Amino acid sequence: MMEEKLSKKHLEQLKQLCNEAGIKLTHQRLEIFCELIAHPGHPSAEMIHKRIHKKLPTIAIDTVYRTLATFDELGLIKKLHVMNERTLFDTNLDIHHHFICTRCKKVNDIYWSDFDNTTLPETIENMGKVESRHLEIHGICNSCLDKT
Amino acid sequence: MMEEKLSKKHLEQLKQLCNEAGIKLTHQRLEIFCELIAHPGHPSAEMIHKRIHKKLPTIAIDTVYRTLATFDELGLIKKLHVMNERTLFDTNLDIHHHFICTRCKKVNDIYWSDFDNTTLPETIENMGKVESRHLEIHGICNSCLDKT
DNA sequence: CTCTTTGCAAAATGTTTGCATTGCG
DNA sequence: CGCAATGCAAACATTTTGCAAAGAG
Repeated sequence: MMEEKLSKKHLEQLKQLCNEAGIKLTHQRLEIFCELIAHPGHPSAEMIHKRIHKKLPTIAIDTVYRTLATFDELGLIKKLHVMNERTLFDTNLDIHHHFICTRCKKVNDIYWSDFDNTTLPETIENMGKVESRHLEIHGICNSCLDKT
Repeated sequence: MMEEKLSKKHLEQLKQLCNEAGIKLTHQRLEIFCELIAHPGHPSAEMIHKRIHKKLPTIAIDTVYRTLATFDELGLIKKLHVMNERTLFDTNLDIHHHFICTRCKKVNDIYWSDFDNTTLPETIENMGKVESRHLEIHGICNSCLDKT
C-alpha cells in the first residue's frame, strides 16, 4: 500500500469533522488522524502511539486510546476484536471481512459481495434481529507460505 | 439445554483421555471436566471458577486457566475470542458459527452447513492456505427483543 | 519416590479512570 | 477566559509466571 502524503486537505477534513461533532481540534487528534490516513489497515493503539512518538514525544498512550474511541464514535474508524490479540482499529469502513493468518497474525481485508448479498437461512433470521455479519477466514497467508 | 447428570462414565472418559495424553488425572481437572459437561456453552474461566467453588473452595483461578488451556490442547474445548469480551471456551466442537447479541452479549450457536460447504471465491483462496472459516452474526437476540 | 500439578503471590498485559494542568475556541 | 482535552499516575481486569509444597502414578 502506497504511503499517502499528508496535506492541508486532511487538516481541513478533520477541522470540519471536529466542528460538526462539537469537539476540539487538538494537535494530538490531528497527528493520530494523519497517522491513520498515512498507514491505514488494522493498527493497535500501541502501534499508533509508537509511530507518532517522533512527532509528539510527550503523547500518552491513554490519549491514543481516548482519541481512537472518539474517532470510533465519530464513525471514522471501527473497533475490531480479533482472536487472542489486543484490540485493533479498522480504518476500512466498507463492508468487508478478514483473512487472519494463524502464523503471523496479520489481518487482511476480504471482499465478498455475493456473500454479503446472500439472504441468511430462516433458522438464523429467527434467532433475532440481525444487524451485521462478519466472516473470519483463518489460514496461513501467502507471505508466510513463501517463508516455508 | 437440559442439565446432564454426571456419572462414572465421565470419570472413565477423562481417565482415558489423561492416560492417552500422558497427564495426571487430578481432582481439579475432573471437576472442571464435569462442569464443562454439566454446563456446556461458552463459559469463561471466571465462570467455571465460580461454579466449582462450592465443590473445590481452594481452587485457584490460574489452575482453571491452566486446565482450560490443557483441555484446549487436547481438543476437548476450543478457545473462543469474541468482541470486547473476555476469552470464552467453546464446548461445542462441531463446525458452527455464532450469533452474538449486541445487547446482552450472549453467544448462541448457529449451524449453516450450506455455507460450510460453499467453495470460497478464488480471490479469497488465493490469499493463502485456508484452514477454517467462522461467521459471526451480530444482532439483537429474541430474548432481548422480548424485553423491549 | 519422582515428576507433574497445584496454590499462592506477584508480574505482565492491555485498557481505563481521577485529577490537576494545559490549551483550543 | 471557560470548558474540553491532555499527561501523569494509579487503578483496573484478565491472564500468565516463578516457585515451594502437595499429590498422582
